[in-house]
Amino acid sequence: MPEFLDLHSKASKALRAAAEAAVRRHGLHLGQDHLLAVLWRQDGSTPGEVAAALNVTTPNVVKAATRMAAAGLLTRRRDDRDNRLVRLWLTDTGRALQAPIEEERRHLEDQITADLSETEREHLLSALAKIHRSATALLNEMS
Amino acid sequence: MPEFLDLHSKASKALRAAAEAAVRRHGLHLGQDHLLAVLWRQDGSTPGEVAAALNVTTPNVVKAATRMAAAGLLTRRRDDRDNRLVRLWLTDTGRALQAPIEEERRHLEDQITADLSETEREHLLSALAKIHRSATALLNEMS
DNA sequence: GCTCGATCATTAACCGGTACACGATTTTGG
DNA sequence: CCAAAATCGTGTACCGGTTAATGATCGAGC
Repeated sequence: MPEFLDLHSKASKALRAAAEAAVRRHGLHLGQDHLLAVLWRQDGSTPGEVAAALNVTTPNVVKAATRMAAAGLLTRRRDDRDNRLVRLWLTDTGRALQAPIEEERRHLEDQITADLSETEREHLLSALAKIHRSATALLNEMS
Repeated sequence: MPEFLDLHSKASKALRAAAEAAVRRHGLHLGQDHLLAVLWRQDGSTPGEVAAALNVTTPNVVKAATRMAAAGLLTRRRDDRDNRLVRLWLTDTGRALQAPIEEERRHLEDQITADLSETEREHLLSALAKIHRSATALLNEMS
């Protein structure tokens, strides 16, 4: 039971639960806010583009988009020029969530990092970045 | 898109993928190694005990146990004295995985934290612990 | 102009996680 | 002793994630 992996797993779980609760207050499920964030930045993105932006697989985006379309957050429309493509367009409901969700996310980050000094926070970010690089490199050299 | 949440999310995903690949080399799925770890420490634990030890819900353990029983890693047996209880017992196969899996996990932690100095590592652990506490406190005061 | 390969979304099947409802058993209180 | 409450495992249904297979469409080359 290595120290870091164990602690990271626990922290991750708690963080995930907190994020879930925060976003659910606005009728969303975890991860849907990320998908919306892509559309807020570029409305009319395709599932493939969204998947690439979020580092998830395309089927995952398709499934989420289906649920979110049913929830009235976005609509699907095929591209006129290239009929293979599907474009996801925000509804007014989906667009209206941007401000509250972004505020909620900022608030969550503030609460989560409240116990950290500024230098602690910087060190944490830099260490996390190194972890991220190592893990990504590990994945690449395996595949 | 707050800095820490975003970075943590990315690092988490990469770490998860790396752990998945590491454990899959031994025929396991992600999370099953944690369940096994509980049984390595205390064979014959009940699903509820395992769930409490792993901070997951009981149905989750039940489902995982069903798959792992099918995979020949453990067996189910009802408790003789209290017939409500079910106890999970390791098979030889499940027991034999302890050394290789623990080694794999140590190796993964070493690779992941290779770029960190000793003080960086300590600071990371302490910061992660604070994050964990904050997130847990946040969850409690919400529920 | 037509075929063959590349590209894209979708579906199905699986795993880990959750909440909720259900049923069986044990324990407690009267 | 017996009814009511607490405990425990399980089933169902959902969400996020994956891989692999399918099907439609577009583009390049002959």
